[in-house]
Amino acid sequence: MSEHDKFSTILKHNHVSMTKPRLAIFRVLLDAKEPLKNGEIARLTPSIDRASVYRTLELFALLNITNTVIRGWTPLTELAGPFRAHHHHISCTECGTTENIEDGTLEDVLKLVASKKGYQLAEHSVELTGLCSSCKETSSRNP
Amino acid sequence: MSEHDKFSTILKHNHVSMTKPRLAIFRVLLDAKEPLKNGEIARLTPSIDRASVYRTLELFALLNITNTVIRGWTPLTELAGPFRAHHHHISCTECGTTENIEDGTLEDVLKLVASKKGYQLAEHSVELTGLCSSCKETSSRNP
DNA sequence: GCACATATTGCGACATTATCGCAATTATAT
DNA sequence: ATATAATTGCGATAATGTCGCAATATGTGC
Repeated sequence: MSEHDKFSTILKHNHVSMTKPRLAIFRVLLDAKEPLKNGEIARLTPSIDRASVYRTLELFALLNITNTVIRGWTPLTELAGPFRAHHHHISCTECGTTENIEDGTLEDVLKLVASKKGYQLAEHSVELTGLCSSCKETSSRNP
Repeated sequence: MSEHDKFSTILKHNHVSMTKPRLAIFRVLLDAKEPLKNGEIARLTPSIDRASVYRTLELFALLNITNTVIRGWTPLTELAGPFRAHHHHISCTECGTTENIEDGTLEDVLKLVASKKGYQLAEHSVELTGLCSSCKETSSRNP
């Protein structure tokens, strides 16, 4: 089942129609390798009115088509789980480098934590910050 | 060591000065039981110029005095780890209820994951969404 | 394929949030 | 107490997000 089909299935299932603007915005998200700021998404779809872009983004979030991640200071939007391999981030407090985390254990723990609270896990966002190894060395040399 | 002292220590350590506005904003964050929108913080400190509030919040984020969490759609700011018991959130995709998660295992796993990547963990944010138990029942009754 | 009921869009106006340069002020170190 | 450098407030402006409503596109039943 293609990403596109998953998308249209979700819309149909929720009784909302598949329109050109929605598809265009979905495509932008699909093409993006990185999470995007809402403003950037609007800029990448100049033919679509800003108000519609925001309404669409709000809808996508509601339907769990997208989820929002924090990178440092700004909130970013990316396609959610079913549409892309989900990975988490860790960034260095010193140099700002950001790396992906792929860790099956982590996913399992999250599922467990959710079910302990009686929840059936849908989405999850994990953002870590810390001192990366090279900065750790540097700072121990120049204390 | 009081919260206030921790705060001034961090500032001193980073060669930035302790000023009235910064202290006021810190106090607002300290009093807040819940994470706040940046705009609310500005509203709670009317004597301080908006621009300064934003500059301060940016500084706080940079120094890891605060961290940013996503609640649904909006980014919220709260004091970071050293200043308050850190807890994570899980919210229901259906009814929007948000609960705190306190789970020692989770913290341990995060520390482990970070160190696997060579990082020394500083801050972490975990936001989960899922179907809560009562909504699960409701939806299975009305499919 | 057509017409209809309804969801969705675009538009324009507006509210809120965020950023910038610069002069005035305030904090720290001496 | 004074000098120096950091920080603030101010004013202007950009960017972001929201609202109501008329125009338009969408999915459904015929």
